[in-house]
Amino acid sequence: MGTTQLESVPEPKYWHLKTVLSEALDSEFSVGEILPNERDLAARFGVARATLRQALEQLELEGRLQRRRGVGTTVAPPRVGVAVGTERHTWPGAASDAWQPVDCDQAVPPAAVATALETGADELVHTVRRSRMSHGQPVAAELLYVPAASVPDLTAIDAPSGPARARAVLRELQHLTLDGQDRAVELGSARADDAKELDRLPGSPVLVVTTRFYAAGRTAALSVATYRADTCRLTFGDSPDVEIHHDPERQAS
Amino acid sequence: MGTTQLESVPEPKYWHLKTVLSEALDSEFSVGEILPNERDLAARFGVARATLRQALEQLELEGRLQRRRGVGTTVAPPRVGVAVGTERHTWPGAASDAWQPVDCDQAVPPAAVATALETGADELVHTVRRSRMSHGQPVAAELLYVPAASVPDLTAIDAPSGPARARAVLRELQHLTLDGQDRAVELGSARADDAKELDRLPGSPVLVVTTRFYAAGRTAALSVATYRADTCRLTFGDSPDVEIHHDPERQAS
DNA sequence: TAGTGGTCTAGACCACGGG
DNA sequence: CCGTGGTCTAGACCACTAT
Repeated sequence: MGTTQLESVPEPKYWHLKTVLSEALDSEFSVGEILPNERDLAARFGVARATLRQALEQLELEGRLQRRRGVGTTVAPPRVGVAVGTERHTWPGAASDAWQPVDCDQAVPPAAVATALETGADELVHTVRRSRMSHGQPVAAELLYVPAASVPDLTAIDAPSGPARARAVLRELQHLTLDGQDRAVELGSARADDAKELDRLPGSPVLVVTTRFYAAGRTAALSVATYRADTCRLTFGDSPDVEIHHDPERQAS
Repeated sequence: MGTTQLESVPEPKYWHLKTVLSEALDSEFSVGEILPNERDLAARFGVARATLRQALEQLELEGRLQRRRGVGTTVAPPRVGVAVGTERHTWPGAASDAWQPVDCDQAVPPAAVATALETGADELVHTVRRSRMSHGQPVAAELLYVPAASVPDLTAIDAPSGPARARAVLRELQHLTLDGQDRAVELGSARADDAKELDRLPGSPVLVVTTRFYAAGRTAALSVATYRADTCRLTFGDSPDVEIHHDPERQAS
């Protein structure tokens, strides 16, 4: 009568494992430290390796761990705050703070992008690749789609592709008056090319930030930015470096 | 010499499977349709069930599929746009559009929350639970932490807990002048209680939106909102219903 | 070459939902 | 009750990294 449902709802092993590991990370490990390998850990906890991996995967998803093939599993630093929403109403490349042009060419965008840009399904648009670094690590890869109509004065003075071309397209964009923009954030998994640039495996969880730039009543450009979900916390306010989650209760001893 | 690296970089089976399934979803299935069960699908593709599941998991992560134990796997509708950033500079519960108060009590918040609120580590704060629906489905669960100092005029006129109490706390909040707010979005996994409220399993991927509300030079309230990552696209602009990703190239036939 | 994490298999049993 | 997805096992081999 007083047993309070003991074990009547047994939680999965990997869930319990995750809790135990999480507490161990807080108390017994420091950032950057290497954990024992998966086979040893599994043996130590008396579970199959697949079960242990399920726990590790969740902890990696939450940004607590970092795993690299051929290297090992390390304790991840706290997620880095990445400002996304501060500079409202500015064109990409304006006060070119965070993004670095990588490449540019003309290509037929995915159908969904063509719809948003109101271009024809087979119409070429300028496709600018940019990348974003933070603390020396790549945190995001971006594809910026710019219809030819948005940069009418763009001439062939530069190479038809390459970083110089990318800068030229961005420069031309500034000539338009930006009427507004809106953003959406959703979960995705990294495509092969993005994964390579982000130094992750294909399929890794990413936060996809889609931004539409409006000018002259049209969508003048569309940016699809892919952020590493394991290491990034996207910030939209003005204080980018406030830590909220997973404070390991560090006593001010 | 002309073989173009054929199969020299064999992609994982689950990755290829995911591609095949994804194309099949676009062409041969419609929203809500039930897929064959995992054992049949695995047999049909000649792989182990675990491998098939790896592909299904990714597709679910991307919002293409919905899986429910005891029921089956169905084709998910496109992600619903959920407005998060429209009402800037308003207190929660103001034009109570989307959120519905569920419960309220006083509790000691997690250490990280206490730090942000600048309350003592053992200090009680009002903890309001709210939930958010969209299209008849729960899409988010929120915990709103309000220090006693932010609602000084709150009296015991209402019950010490319950929805009525929640509304009272929200009502008192409106009396403060809101100086500003900032937001952060990151990936997380659902805690047991949130998972229950969101009708998902514990550990499901969620988008965690943390909002700080500033008043009188302090953080007057802190909201931690947990959105279903599989079904939600968080929108920050003014046009919440633009679809960008995964348009199955629907011909306007 | 040795050791790591990543992929894959072929089973088994469990928890849940609906008839 | 049965069928579903969820968990778990004990192996095997592969891809990658550092030495």
